Amino acid sequence: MTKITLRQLRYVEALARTGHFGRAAESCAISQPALSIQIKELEETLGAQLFERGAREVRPTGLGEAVIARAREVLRGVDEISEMVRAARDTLTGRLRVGVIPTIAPYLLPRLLPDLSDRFPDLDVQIRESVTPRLLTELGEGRLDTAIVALPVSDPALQEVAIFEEPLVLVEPAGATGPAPRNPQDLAGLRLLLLEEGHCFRDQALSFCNLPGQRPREGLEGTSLSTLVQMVGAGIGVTLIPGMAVEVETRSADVRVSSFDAPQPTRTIGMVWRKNSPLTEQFTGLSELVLAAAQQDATAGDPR
Amino acid sequence: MTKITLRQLRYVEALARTGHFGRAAESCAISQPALSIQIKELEETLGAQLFERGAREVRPTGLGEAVIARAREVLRGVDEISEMVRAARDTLTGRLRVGVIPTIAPYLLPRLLPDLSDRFPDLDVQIRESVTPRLLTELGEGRLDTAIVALPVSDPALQEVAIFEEPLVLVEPAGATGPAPRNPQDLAGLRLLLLEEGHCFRDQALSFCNLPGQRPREGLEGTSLSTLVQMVGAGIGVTLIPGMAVEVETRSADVRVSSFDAPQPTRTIGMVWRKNSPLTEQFTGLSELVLAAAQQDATAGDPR
DNA sequence: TTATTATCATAAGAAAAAGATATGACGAAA
DNA sequence: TTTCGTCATATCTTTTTCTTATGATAATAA
Repeated sequence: MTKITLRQLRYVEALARTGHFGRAAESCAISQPALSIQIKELEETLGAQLFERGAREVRPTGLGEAVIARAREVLRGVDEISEMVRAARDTLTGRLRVGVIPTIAPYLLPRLLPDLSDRFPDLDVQIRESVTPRLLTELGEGRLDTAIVALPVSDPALQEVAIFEEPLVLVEPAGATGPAPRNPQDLAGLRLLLLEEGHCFRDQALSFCNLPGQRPREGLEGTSLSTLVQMVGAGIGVTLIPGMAVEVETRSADVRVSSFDAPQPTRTIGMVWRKNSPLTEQFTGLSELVLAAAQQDATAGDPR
Repeated sequence: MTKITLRQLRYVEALARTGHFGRAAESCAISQPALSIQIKELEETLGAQLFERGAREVRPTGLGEAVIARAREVLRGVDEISEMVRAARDTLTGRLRVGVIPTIAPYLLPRLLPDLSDRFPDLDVQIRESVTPRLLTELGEGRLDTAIVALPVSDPALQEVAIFEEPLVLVEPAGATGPAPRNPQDLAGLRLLLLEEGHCFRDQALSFCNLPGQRPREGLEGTSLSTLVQMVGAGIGVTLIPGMAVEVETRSADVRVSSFDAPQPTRTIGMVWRKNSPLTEQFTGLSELVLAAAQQDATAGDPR
């Protein structure tokens, strides 16, 4: 038993519409015999006659009417596939699963998400907030489409683009005496508060402090930047936070914020996605949106 | 721009289901390159990538997911066409438009219709009651599927089957004096009531009476057999009615019914449909149902 | 690292499907 | 009856689809 083809359904539709083999063929831009044969073949595969051929006119049978109605639905469905794709081709549509690390998410997303739904109204953005290794795993497994993280990630299967350089700034208790520290060496002897293990920002902060070789005193750990800043406000120690976090986190805390002398410590914020993702172009566009969102915050940093 | 084919959608579905070109091809009983090419061609005609090819796995893109969902709907629709046809092939389904002449309809249909909906539960029977010429016109125009009429109709485009022979019986006022008429000659001098022009039964009655050459007295005309019998009951004259009508029409009228000597006058009841109708087989079966319904009435007549 | 394996893409020729032109059959209209 | 309109059939050509063989690439194993 041969299979029904869309071509046959298109011809059936034309024949139903025109009621005339010749004109139906013309409307399909083929010869009349070609159409006759396709109709006949469909009737044979179905095992039932769809049209009653009179000398004067061609009429669908009762069953034919039902088939034609169905065929029209099917053809419309196929057209909709084309339309759907055309509509979605250059714009992001459907579901976009974005991973963001915790030291970026609370500061970037409030600015990014409105822009995003403004630019792509039909986009259903799903945010996954987690530490870099987990995000990369999920990205690799296809459970995320892209992620906003600190670079580099150095995964050969992933494409990464840098978006901007974000400075690390120092947070001290408001009542700190003396001049603000201007470089890593000045941190010696201060109690440095860090995020707990797993956060890349912890490593970045540590690596800045470790630069001159002197290890900071064993610090307390916090689960979020917010917690760290609150701890600083309570006079427990000092901490480093990324520029973007300053505005939000120091608003309600009694702390002093200061930046370092050049070479300023920074981290590189960027986006990653699977190299074989077909959305490369859209992701690149998306990264510009991220930059724009970041730059709404003057303290965020400089584009790369 | 080439056109989307069902084949492509079937392959897309298989690829989505298996997540593997090789296994998808196997499930479609083709080679892997054949499937690869069809997928590629669909992606090209759509102008968008539907699957992300990893070395390890094949994943639908976001857009691909949407297309696959649609494709499944389309394929299901096509399957439903097959199922629909298969279900309808040997049984009558959908709408059946039946024409019946007025001198049959009121007596046959009350018996036929229950049998019919019993036998074909999904059949939507539409009855058109009219005189033979109009029924034949509508049949020719495709506005009726079949008609139950008195034969012959002698239309070369129509197929006719005789179902049964129905006797014509005489209806006299109940108080009629003397013996009942036994043959056409006995009708001479009686006032014969006839249906109005257009009814074939009028012509049949007339032709019976005319046989011996003597013309019946100019009779009054009635619009229905029911009217005629009532008129007879009122003593206005006599009339002929078909056997099937006896039970219904003489129940509430004060009349005497008698049949004629052999050769009894009869009319042939049969079915007609367009010769090129694909439902010939079903109509033949239907004619048996008509016969069965007619025979429930003992006075109806004999099968042909 | 290097070899191996798994997997998808590409190429070239073979098979199948679809199309065109020419022609036949048949009923309707003249 | 002849002619015309219409759909079916036949034959050949073109296009599409398929298969087999082979190449490229990345993950896995040695």
